[in-house]
Amino acid sequence: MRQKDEGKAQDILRATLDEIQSVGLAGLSIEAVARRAGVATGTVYIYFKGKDALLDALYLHTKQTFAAFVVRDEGLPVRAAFTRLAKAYLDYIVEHNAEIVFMAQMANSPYVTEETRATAALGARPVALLLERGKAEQLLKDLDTRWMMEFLGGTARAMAPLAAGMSPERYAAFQESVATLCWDALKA
Amino acid sequence: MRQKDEGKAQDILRATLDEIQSVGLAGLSIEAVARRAGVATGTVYIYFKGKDALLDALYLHTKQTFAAFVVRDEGLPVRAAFTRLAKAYLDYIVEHNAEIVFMAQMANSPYVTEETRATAALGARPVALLLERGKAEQLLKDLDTRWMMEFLGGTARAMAPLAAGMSPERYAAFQESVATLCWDALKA
Amino acid sequence: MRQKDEGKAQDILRATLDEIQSVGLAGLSIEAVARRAGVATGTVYIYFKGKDALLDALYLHTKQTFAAFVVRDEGLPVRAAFTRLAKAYLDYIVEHNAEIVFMAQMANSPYVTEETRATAALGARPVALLLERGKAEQLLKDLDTRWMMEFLGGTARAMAPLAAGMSPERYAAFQESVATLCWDALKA
Amino acid sequence: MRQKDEGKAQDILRATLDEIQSVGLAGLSIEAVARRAGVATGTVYIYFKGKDALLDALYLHTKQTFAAFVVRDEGLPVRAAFTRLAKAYLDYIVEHNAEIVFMAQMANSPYVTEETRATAALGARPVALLLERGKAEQLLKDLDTRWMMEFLGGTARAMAPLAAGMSPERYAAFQESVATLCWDALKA
DNA sequence: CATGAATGAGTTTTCATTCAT
DNA sequence: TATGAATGAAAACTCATTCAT
Repeated sequence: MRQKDEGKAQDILRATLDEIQSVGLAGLSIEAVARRAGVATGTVYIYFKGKDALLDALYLHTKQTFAAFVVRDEGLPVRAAFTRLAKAYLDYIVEHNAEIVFMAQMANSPYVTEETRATAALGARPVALLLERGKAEQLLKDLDTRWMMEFLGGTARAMAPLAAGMSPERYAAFQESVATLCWDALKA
Repeated sequence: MRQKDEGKAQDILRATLDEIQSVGLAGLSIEAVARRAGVATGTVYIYFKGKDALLDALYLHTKQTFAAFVVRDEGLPVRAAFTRLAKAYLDYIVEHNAEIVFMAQMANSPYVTEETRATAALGARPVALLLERGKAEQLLKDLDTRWMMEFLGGTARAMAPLAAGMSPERYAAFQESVATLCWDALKA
Repeated sequence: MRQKDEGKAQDILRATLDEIQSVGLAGLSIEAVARRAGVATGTVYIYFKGKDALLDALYLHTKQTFAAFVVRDEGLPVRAAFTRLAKAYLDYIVEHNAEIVFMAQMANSPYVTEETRATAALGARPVALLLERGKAEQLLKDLDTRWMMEFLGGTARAMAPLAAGMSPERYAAFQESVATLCWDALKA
Repeated sequence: MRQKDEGKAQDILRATLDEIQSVGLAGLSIEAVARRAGVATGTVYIYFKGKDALLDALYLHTKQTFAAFVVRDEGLPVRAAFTRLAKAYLDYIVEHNAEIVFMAQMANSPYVTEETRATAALGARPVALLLERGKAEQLLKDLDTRWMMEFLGGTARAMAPLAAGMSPERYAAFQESVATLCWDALKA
């Protein structure tokens, strides 16, 4: 027998993501996902219990991949870590448009279970810690932490579409502007 | 369409909005919309050509209502107009959660026609003009205007959920913080 | 088929029986059978050509086991042999509920081949002979033999559920009642 | 609009019954039912929530129709009522083969809800009352009532197939034999 | 032989849309 | 116009069977 191949689950998740980007969450069909992933319809159901479970799993996976991409605790001083974080945010968002579109569509969908939402939230801990360090050092405004995190995510999401097609140089400058803008907004 | 009861078209639009908030765009069914609006399924088709047309119309309607709510050209100086604008954004988003969810879901959906997208964009002109005035007066950073608009919208959207359940006093303070934060971010 | 482990074929037949009792013939799936038998899905196909063949084999097996259980030609006089038979019927049915359920479900299903039906019928010969002996000796009513056999089977099947949970003593009395009842019904 | 037509629900129930008779419960498909009933697939779902609900409803309907057919309280003396009942049983079973096959298949299926089973059981009350009257008048053996009812049903079911193709005269005689047989079995 | 992942045809079920009333 | 039953195409999901290991 073929051993249950974790790579195949990945293929299916990837295909789901791409399919959503091209037809939207509302237009998503399992058959199209299977075709794109190069497997039979039934195979999707071997790896995921159903459409809901597939989307839930994809959400979690995406959130976690995102967290792994963005967070890197290098013991930098607050300002430097903050800038690094803001740039990483932007990098991710620019390079992973499909994921961003997906997360936006899912954010208010009833597909995501509470459990997944909770687990996904854990990935953001390091960001919260950084912000709290900044507040403790009186470098940042004394605002609610969740607050500031939403602000960073929202800003990055809002900015990313504008980076489309920029040359590397312009992009570097853009990235710098956004990081500064975020810092200016939150600094004490 | 719509000969008789203009209110009925409104009911259907409203019901669509509420339904999307509770089941998501992907879970939307015309029958559920009709039930929620208190009309028969077929009646929806008297007022709107089909599902796509309904969503397209709702998108346009929502965008325009939003623009009307937020924009008010009172000839204020830049800083005051900016603060007014930021607060109005927040007010709208807090009071119109269903609309926000809807717009987020539609943003990357193939439901909206190009024409509607273009028409909807017109509503944002006054905001662009304000920002350009700010740049001309060297009060604001010299950044791309579309850019800054995305930033304002993204920030407001990010902040709004945090206002849930606040007392009027706390909300006023919160609103002030957000307005300041936006200004700080964009000021020269 | 079956080279190696004859016991495995038995396990599969048994598992099929139990599965049908719990989910019905219509709800039967090979995967569930395999799981219950403790083998892999594919293994079922090593011992049986397919689902139909499995059910057909099970039907034959069940009928034959039943016949072997019930029939014992000990040269008893008619009345005694009759009573023994009636009691054995009841014993079988009470102890083999799953088999009874299965036979009932199969009776009007298109799963059983004509050949199997014919072979299965042979097992009932001794019962027919006993009844004919009774008629020849004018102890029993002169009714059609197939008739009387259906009557005995139907009665036993109808009575069996009532024996559930009886104490050994009550069960012995019950058995006696049923045997008498059958005899009274058929006696000349 | 077409008014929801109770006749259509009847058509669907009838079609289900016929379909089961020809392909068995395990081979039943909603599409085939719809085709046989002369409606679209989706229409079945207007009248019945799903396959399970359809079968459950059919079971109840069949049981109740059966009870209405068989039971007729005419204040006859026990023996006469008993004979009438036995003959009616047989008539029903002979004329409603599809229903009998269906009830046999359903008896041990997990399709029938407990509620339906309970409701269906009510239809048999009059039969129980007759038997109890017979016991009170010492005409019948003092056996458990449920017991005797199972016996009558089981016997009739067992006998009915034998009546297939009989001439009216032979059938009348057959009916008489069965009634006598039942009475002999249960009489004190 | 044994396994169980993979297949894809077939089934159930949903739902946008139509249409008789 | 308004209704909601009816339609049927499309989607979700199941499962008998195959086959690489």
